Amino acid sequence: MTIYYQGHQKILVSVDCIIFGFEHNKLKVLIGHRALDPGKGEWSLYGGFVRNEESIDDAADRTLFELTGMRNVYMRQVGAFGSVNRDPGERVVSIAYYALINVKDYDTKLLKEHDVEWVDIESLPQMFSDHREMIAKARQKMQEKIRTEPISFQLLPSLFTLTQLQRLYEAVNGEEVDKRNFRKRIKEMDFIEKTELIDKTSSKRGAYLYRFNKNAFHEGTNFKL
Amino acid sequence: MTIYYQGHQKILVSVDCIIFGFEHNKLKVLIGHRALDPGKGEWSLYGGFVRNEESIDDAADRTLFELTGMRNVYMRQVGAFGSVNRDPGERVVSIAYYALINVKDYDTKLLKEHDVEWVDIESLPQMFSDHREMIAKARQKMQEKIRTEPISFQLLPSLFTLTQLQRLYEAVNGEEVDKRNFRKRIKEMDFIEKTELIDKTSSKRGAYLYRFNKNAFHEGTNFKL
DNA sequence: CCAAAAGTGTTCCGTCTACACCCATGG
DNA sequence: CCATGGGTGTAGACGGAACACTTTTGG
Repeated sequence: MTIYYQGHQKILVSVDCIIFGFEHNKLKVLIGHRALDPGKGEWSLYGGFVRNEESIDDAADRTLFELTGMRNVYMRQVGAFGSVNRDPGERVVSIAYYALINVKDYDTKLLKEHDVEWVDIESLPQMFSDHREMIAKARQKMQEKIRTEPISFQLLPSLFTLTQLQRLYEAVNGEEVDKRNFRKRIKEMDFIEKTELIDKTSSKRGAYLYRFNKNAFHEGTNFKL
Repeated sequence: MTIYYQGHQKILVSVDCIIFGFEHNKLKVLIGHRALDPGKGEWSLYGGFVRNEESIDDAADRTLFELTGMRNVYMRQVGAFGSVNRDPGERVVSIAYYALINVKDYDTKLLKEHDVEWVDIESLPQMFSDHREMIAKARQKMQEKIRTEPISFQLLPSLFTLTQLQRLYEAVNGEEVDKRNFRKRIKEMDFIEKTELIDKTSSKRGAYLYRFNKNAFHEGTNFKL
């Protein structure tokens, strides 16, 4: 079987996860400290090596599961990073993935257990290897995606207020938007449904809670924000 | 050195090149026949394995050079493809890159020498492994890019007519555009310069030749087509 | 002289943007 | 009773889309 490609060098292949969350009106990334030398203790993405019997997508899912205990999370590939010396330990080609999760779904015990923290994407520390580049590229891809596909709901609770949704867009795109114009656009999307429930945690008056109805959203529905 | 990551499986990593060209008003891809079993003779992208001492980008440049003899070609990563059984010979993770070249710069002798052909992207044959998916994704990425960055000139001779440029956009985007609206937009871009030269190969009257002045194009110039 | 491609402006419509005031309530 | 966030509509600017005729010249 392996005779076909004899003589070629094999390389360690890893996946690194850029896990986005939204909290206190800020876009955050879940990062921790590297457990191994070289670079032990440096800020780092959570990653893992790709095994022979799993696809790279499966490796990313498995790695995310190890860290968060979550499955069926929205994940997309960012790209492959393959400078020769990107990892000082050994040649490693790494494939970056970004994931969107609802911060509230993440068990706080796990934060300490894995020594990871939610860090504001606007104030990232220095990081191991090319991990900051990975985050920058992941953010850029996510920004493009969020303008044309309804992925924002992955970052919010299933019930959310319009202000929350607006703050999320503002955090992702890095600029404020007009409240009335924003709500006008939302109103035209019938897959964002107003409920009769009211959230009073963030104001005295209370704000209606909305939900995303993914059945009402048909692929091909046009979506622009 | 290698002690750090002991016990993890190494994998063959390859690059595959999607080489785009533009000819007879059609967007084309340069593909050939696979030289090795398994799959010998099937239509296939041109690729190569990544060596330990080169980055993945360098591997892609080298592979393109082997096939075309060209350097400094516009190339961008498409992404990593890593299903377990994507290659029936052995586990291979492949990173796809697309390249844009001017068909006229490609030596026709090399076509036969490497047994490759320019094939219309609208009528691709069945291909080895996931190569059609790679092409589809590459095309999609290239489409997005060509709308916001002046990369179309990579596919044309250094002097070109506005009709040629328009046909290129139409081929890439798969839909016709209005001639006057197109030319109006071009006129506003002062980095697309009209010369006094006239091309008479495609009409009796003759059409002015234009050139792309990359010095006049500053990063951050807004560009929309 | 005619077929075939080159070249050229204006109008209309829809979309995006800017903008300010009243409402409900808890403390 | 007031501070705080929630909720609502309109007018003007701008950009994109539709649209038809004249010019040149080789054969």
